Amino acid sequence: MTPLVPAPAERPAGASESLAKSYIPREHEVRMAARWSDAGCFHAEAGTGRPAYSIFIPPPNVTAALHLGHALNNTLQNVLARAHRMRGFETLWMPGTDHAGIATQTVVERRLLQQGKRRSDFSREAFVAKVREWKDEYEKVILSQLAAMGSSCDFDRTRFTMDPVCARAVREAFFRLFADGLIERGKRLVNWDPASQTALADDEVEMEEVDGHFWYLRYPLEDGSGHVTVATTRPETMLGDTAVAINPKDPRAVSLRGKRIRLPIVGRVIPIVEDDYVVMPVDLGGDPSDAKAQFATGFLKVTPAHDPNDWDIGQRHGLAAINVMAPDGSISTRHGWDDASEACAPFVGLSREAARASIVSWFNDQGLLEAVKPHRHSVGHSYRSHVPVEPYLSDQWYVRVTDDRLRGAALRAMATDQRQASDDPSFRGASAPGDGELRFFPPRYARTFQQWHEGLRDWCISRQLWWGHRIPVWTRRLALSGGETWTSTLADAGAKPSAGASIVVTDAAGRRVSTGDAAEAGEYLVSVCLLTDEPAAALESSGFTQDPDVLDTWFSSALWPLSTLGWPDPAAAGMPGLLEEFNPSSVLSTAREIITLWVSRMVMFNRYLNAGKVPFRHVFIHCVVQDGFGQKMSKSLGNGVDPRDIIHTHGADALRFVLTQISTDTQDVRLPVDVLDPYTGETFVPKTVVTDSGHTVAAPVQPSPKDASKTMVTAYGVAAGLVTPTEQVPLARNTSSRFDIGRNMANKTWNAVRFALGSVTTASSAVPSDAVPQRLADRWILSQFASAHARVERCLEAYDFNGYAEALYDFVWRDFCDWYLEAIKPTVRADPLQQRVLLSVINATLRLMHPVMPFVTEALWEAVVAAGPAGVRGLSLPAADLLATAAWPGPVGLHDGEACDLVDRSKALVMVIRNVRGERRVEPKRKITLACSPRVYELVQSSGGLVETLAGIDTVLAPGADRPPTMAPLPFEGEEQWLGNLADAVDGAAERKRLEGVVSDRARAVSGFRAKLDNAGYMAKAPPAVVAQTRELCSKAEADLEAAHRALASLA
RNA sequence: GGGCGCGUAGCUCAGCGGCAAGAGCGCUGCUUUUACAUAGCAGAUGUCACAGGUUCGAUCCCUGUCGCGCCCA
Repeated sequence: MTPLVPAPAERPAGASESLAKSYIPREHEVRMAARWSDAGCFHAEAGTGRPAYSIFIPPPNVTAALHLGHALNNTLQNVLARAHRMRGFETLWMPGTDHAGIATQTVVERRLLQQGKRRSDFSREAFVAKVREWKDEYEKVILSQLAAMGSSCDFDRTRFTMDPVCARAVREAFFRLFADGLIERGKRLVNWDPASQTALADDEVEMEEVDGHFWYLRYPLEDGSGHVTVATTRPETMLGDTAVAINPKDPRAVSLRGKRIRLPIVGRVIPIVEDDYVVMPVDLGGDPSDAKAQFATGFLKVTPAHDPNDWDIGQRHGLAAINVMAPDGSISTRHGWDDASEACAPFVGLSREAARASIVSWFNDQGLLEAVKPHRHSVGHSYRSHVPVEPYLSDQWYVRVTDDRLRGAALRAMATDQRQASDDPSFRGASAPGDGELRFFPPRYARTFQQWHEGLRDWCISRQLWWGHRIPVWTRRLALSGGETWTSTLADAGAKPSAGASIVVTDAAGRRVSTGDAAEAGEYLVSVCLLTDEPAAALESSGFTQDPDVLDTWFSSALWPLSTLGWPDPAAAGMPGLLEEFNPSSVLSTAREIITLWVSRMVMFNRYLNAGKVPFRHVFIHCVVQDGFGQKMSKSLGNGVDPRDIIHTHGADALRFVLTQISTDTQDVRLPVDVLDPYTGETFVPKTVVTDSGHTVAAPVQPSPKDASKTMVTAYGVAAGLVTPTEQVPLARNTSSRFDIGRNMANKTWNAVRFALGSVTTASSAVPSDAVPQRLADRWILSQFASAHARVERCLEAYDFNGYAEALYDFVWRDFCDWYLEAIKPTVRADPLQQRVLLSVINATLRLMHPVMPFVTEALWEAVVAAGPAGVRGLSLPAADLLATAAWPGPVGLHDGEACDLVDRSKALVMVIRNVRGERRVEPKRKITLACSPRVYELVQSSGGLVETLAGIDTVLAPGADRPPTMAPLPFEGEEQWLGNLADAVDGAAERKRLEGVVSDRARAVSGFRAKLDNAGYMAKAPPAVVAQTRELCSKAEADLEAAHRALASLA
């Protein structure tokens, strides 16, 4: 159970005496954030002379507030940014937001719909203003969330993908790509979202398995000599059929050659064409392992305007493409279908779903429906509106990313050792600047990147939306009778070429026309791409109109590492030198699916537009946070955890520590989602139900665990529209008890420092900074700190965030709190040198922790600095007002093998003594007596009181001293030690039982080692060091065993 | 269909050719001892999915099987 954080008492933390008994995040977080902000310590500049480190935030969509996935990614970026800032890098973490074209327009349209309004009720400008209001609202929310998480972004440089600086970059990039022939317009099949009524890029289409059918339709031959049967999953498209195809290898092909089909309903007479693409049925020689061959008839209806494969067939055979649908997906004769017969009338105007049913029923009524077979297949759906995508013929703009200047450059950017063997021609040829500089972490994702590019297709960038960067191209149609010179024709039409105007002329078929020649008779389209808007008015008065479409959101995102630095003219944008300093950036941290959507495009654009440079040297792909059942967190399942709630209940550092800790590179992570009882503030595991879609979700209504008469509703219930929260039945927020460990970690740190500062006196200030600690515990903790530091360094290099968090936990909690602090309690108050060590380790540890837990460490820093100077020989700790900009510790020569050996042995001794105390139920306060063998006596002596303090011993008897007969024998390191005063009376039976346990345990170990050492193969082939180690372990175990036997015998 | 990953304690996850397999949470005892009960000490719990193979030695490498997930088509 997680209790709510109690209401805060107003008491600022300052000097050590005033540190509160526990860490209450909300008392410090806002104040610390303000200190960072006031100090401007996250602001980066060019030309400081420090090495540059930069990260571009993947700009969150302004569609909604940040979720846990954002919190994860931002935490990891923040860890990197803060660590590098402390390590002396000029660190730029560039923040900003993305306008998210379709997504944002959709949410705003949905909101308007609730008020009974539509987009078309507004002018374009008025609607865009509405969207901008939404954007302003959520941009504010997002930036405040980033700040609340302690994000060390350079907020002065915050960008938005549609602000003037970014818009300038978009304009410039479009213009250059257009002028270089890498952007072109074309009539092609696009993925059409009939709900949003816009084109989608390939990667905006999600494949979903759906239960459909194969309908077998009979098409009569024109000459009445029979029919062919086609199989289709989309019968409604038959209205646009312009051929039937058969495989030339099909035995029936010969007799059908030259025959034609009279298309039912429409009456259109269409050819039978022969094409290899057609799958033959199994009984006619089709491949039995091909699922399609099981369903195939060998005849394929060809609908070039409504199917990408049919489009290709149409291109090969010169077939017409007849579009029979309106943009909303309904059957229509107004978008390219001009031979509709009267019989078509009943179908015109129907939705594609209704048309499908009507057409099937028409074929059935006419006796032309041969069969219907159920068929499960995958169908593309819009990632935004979730309706099935319609392949649709329309004019769209494309980036020719398949060009070697883009695709090839992206492939060549890959680090050579991360490339898979490939015969792709892109990898041939000489190396250029920037080649081989892109590296993926974990490396397996390089494969994803490579495969994506090897199968790349041109990128459709136009979207039929109002929210976005409008395409800067003005067009005008021209009808020429032939013989005109293009130069004067274009000049007369108002299109004069200039540095800021790039002109392209295309013919009726969309082919680019050379304007060097004289014009031939025909219809032409003149497209003028403008670098700035100034010439637009003149163009428009000459009859040109601007393309109404906007650019795909990813077009501006692809420029993010350039636009945010002021490209193409950083000085004019008020950012002189920034581009040279911070591009390429150090690392991009992002999610898997972004490799294809965004990483690829940034690499292509950055390399093409910025002298071959990669946008980032490293790509780090983080894991995915799922719910406790391995399901994606989503609004509709109500299984998401809001980072704001966790900050409220656990604190930002707790959120950050746990997100860092769960970031492993092997697998995605499950975060069991709990529910916060609004009545008691306690966390409980909700009762679950399984939805129709097979998801496990929290039941819509939950009883309060403490009082079943009170109930609450869950986020799932609300999202599914099953319940509505009321005052009597409130909404229960989601949380996760996984975050408790982070909160505990912050509190543990707080209290460790509180104790330490209470032990430090002014005398420690007089200790010189190159003092050499003498006490074993001090030497040991400094050595352990050096190890922890090295481990953290390694983890940062490898993007091993889990390892970083574990290193902190192990050192702070286990080494420092459990052993060191306990060990020094009897001595520290009287020993200024030990105080100095304590203060130095605290100081250095806060520095090491800060990137992960910035708030609690910064809050403690004030008190630690106030306690006096820190540093001993090997650990230089320059003073700093703010921990956020304090120097990263660099321990030198602190490793102390002898101290570690002694402490390890001492700890082992303490643990076996504690074990006896536990088994014999010795009162915790009771002090016991230890009598040792000479070797162990020496150990205890050199441990400087560590053993006595931690094992609760008040008397250590020297070897040979008189030993009371009531002492209990204890085998350790192969020798008997003796413990006395365990109890007021001796319990022989208990001792015997305990020792018998030791005997059987040691005997098992010995037999294990013996088996190895008796194995000839092992002795012959195992490395000598391993064998030697086994020998040593074996002899120790044997000595322990004998000691245990002797101890048993001595009991009798 | 192509690719990638995962299956280790009740739960969430580390580990990785060589000690008798680890952590946190949870669980069981004991303890409110002047840093911390958001704690301390002690304790219990595992055919490392399954089957073969390589090896002196496999949780780890290879092959296959069975489950689960993701990305791309």
